[in-house]
Amino acid sequence: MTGEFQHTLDSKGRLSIPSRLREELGNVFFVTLSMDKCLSAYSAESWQSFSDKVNEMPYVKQRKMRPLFAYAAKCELDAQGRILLPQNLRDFAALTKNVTVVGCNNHAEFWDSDSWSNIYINETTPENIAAVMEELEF
Amino acid sequence: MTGEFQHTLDSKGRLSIPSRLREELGNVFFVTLSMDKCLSAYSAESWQSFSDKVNEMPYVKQRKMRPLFAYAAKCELDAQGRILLPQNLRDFAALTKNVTVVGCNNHAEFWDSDSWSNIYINETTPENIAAVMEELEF
DNA sequence: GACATTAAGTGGGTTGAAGTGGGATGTTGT
DNA sequence: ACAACATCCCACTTCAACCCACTTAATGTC
Repeated sequence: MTGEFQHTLDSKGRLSIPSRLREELGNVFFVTLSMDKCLSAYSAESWQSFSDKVNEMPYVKQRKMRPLFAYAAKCELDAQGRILLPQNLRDFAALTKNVTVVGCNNHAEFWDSDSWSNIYINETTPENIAAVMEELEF
Repeated sequence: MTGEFQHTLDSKGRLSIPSRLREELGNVFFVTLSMDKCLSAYSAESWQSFSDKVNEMPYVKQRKMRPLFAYAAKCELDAQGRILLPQNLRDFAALTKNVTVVGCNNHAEFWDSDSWSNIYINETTPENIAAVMEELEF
């Protein structure tokens, strides 16, 4: 998944998914919190493999995964290509109106547009890009 | 199972099950105590496989499982999608009025809302999330 | 390039399901 | 027989799912 899209959260908490990402995310996918102040969306398929992996862990480790599942929402696109984001997820990522949807290879991220601008500016430096390229031998 | 739901226990000790979890739990499922101060609900299917596993254990180990079975209640949804929680289970988890139902991958948990808030705040730190993500290579 | 056509994104009204409360009836146990 | 409790039934409220409409962007055609 690639690209950066500027969308808006409506008064009912709905977010339309960029058409470019719909094919890869599928009609039903999972949204949960991220280690950054944003949300991550995973296709049903990759969520399943994640969930399988957790099931094979010892119980004590599984407990640590709880927040991830507690926050996770199974989202289904409506006829207009939108999902309803639960309140707790919106709160976590401080999403109010302007949302930036970002394609991140194997998942998508939902950012408050202002938060995203800051991250993005800091990360998009020539030095940073160079470091990434180097690491990938790209 | 995923998601966090805010429900209320009524004066008769009934708890309505979030519709999102009903499909996965089924019409009849099992509720018992957890290692935390909460209750765990398992689908009939996964309860069966658990029970089978216990049956294959040596008797000395089986004895340790006794409380789990003693407390366990077979619950059936009424026409409104609720179950009746036995008094001893309510007492164990200190459920009075506000209950938070949490989807935990292979089971659901019933928490007193206040207790949950505490757990939840402590577990949902960026470091914790990062550690979890790392472990899962997600 | 100008225009027509389609798709994408946004907003809002309507309806039915989900969640909640409580009365009436039935069952159990002492 | 009676109390305590479970089950069934009905009523109410709220919100998510569904539907329709409009605007803007993308695409195609002449």
